[in-house]
Amino acid sequence: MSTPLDKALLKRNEGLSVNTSSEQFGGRDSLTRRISDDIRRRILVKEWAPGEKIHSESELSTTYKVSRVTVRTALKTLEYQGLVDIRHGSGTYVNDFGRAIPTGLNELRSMSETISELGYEPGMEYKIADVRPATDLEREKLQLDAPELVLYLERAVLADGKAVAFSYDTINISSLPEQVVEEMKRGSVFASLDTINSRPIRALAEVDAVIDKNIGWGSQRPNDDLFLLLQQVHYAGDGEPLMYSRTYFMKGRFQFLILRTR
Amino acid sequence: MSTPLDKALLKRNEGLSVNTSSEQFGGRDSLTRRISDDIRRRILVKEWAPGEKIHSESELSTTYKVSRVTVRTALKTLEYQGLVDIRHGSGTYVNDFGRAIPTGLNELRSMSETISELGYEPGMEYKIADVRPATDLEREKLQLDAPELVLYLERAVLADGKAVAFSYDTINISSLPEQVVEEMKRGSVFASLDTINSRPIRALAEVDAVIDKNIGWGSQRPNDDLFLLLQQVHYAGDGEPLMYSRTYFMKGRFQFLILRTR
DNA sequence: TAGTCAATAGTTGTCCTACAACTAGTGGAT
DNA sequence: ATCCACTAGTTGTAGGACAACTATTGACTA
Repeated sequence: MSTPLDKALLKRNEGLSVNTSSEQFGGRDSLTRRISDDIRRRILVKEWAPGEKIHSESELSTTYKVSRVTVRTALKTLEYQGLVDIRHGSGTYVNDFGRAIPTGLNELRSMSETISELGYEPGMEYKIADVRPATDLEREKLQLDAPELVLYLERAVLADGKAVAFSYDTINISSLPEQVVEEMKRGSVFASLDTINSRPIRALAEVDAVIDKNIGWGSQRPNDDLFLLLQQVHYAGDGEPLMYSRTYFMKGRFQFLILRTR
Repeated sequence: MSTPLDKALLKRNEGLSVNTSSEQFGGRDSLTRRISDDIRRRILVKEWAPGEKIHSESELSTTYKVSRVTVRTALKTLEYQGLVDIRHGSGTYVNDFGRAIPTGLNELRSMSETISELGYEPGMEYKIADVRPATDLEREKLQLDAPELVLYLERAVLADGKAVAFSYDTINISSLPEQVVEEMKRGSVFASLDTINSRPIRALAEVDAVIDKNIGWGSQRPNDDLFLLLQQVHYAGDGEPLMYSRTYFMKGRFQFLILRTR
């Protein structure tokens, strides 16, 4: 399965966590991607303090045993994500984002991943997990012709046991093995999709403010019926719609921080 | 003022709009930045149709008379912004974003710029434009010690004459010439800041849903008091806070589309 | 002493060339 | 009609070189 270069690189870089992370994801990620992910990880575990200058591109390129081009591209990615600031002639500095990490809506991450990066313990509370025929709206969003079956989930998203959002998800199961569907009724949707190598690689999302008294449940539900709605459709690598998802965030429980740059 | 290389590049690339745009902004932008801006422009004016493959990196590098590295970096930027999809071994394709351009909250653009890119005629309707002492909140956000004077603006943001948002802005004028302040009371804040070379280069923004019956005015104001709030502080290159800004978007008038990728 | 300025080492930006890895199509063999 | 090797074209990575910029040092000057 592996190509010659892959093997060579794995050999050259053995012992570095870049590969571990790649293998962990069953990874066919590019080298740049792996380096970028690893430096991101090192920043988030505070290997460098905010405001501090990280290693130079040359230094990183020798320690990672990759070319400077690769390191530069990786750093550019992190700069775009708002994690670092690259200054011509000076160096690359870790940005100072108080306690909160810029959520980076542009990067496709699962809620659990994001919550975990923010330093909380992620969790999910299932209310509904049913296989049922798709509604008209769902058929349109998921580009289904016939009235096919979909997996419908209603869940509360937890951070350290506290509900921060309510999530309504519809998953296109037309090309999924039954066992995977059963898995999704309990565990992480993204993880399940990953096992059969059809992890979503992009999503078209829309942000909106809504008042809706039919959303949410339980005692933690806001009584002004006010939510920040993130509505999105996830797509697989071949462009196939995988999931139509509406996440209703409760005010004050989750901070949508965005670092905007020129 | 210009360095030798700048002159050489200007000479080599003369006739290309990359320089025009740079000069227009009094530009000290990097070469990559100029190329990226120009390709972005060409995509937005539909030089290539959505889904279509644009010129190869080699081809672009020869027409722009820059190295392939520079073109690659520029294209990477556009990929982050969600405008193109770069496929290994195949080419770079223009993404298909219906009528709406992914607003790209990560890129720092003025409202007028964004509206203009979306194909509407931008406008501003002034309600208040006053110089007055800063409030406690404003002093905190703008990191002002003494009770200094600030420029306070209340405006309606227009697209094709229709109000899409209400904007409440506080500008730090402690280091601005009086004439520039006068300009801002009527024209674009960003353009005025640009004339004295202190254009903001980054902003820390927070998105939230709010109900507030004190926001907005006029007949177009929503009667459910519901807004999507974009609250942000703009910073200059030296880290100095320039402006504290709250923009209240009206539901349905402005689409916050985000293309999320892995 | 305080301030200015030239020199310098270190870092990012751009260039060039070369090759690896991948994609999509072509055309022949079965 | 199907499969498969081949090929041309494209993006990904490598390595070395120099330009441009930054921050610091230290000599010089007022």
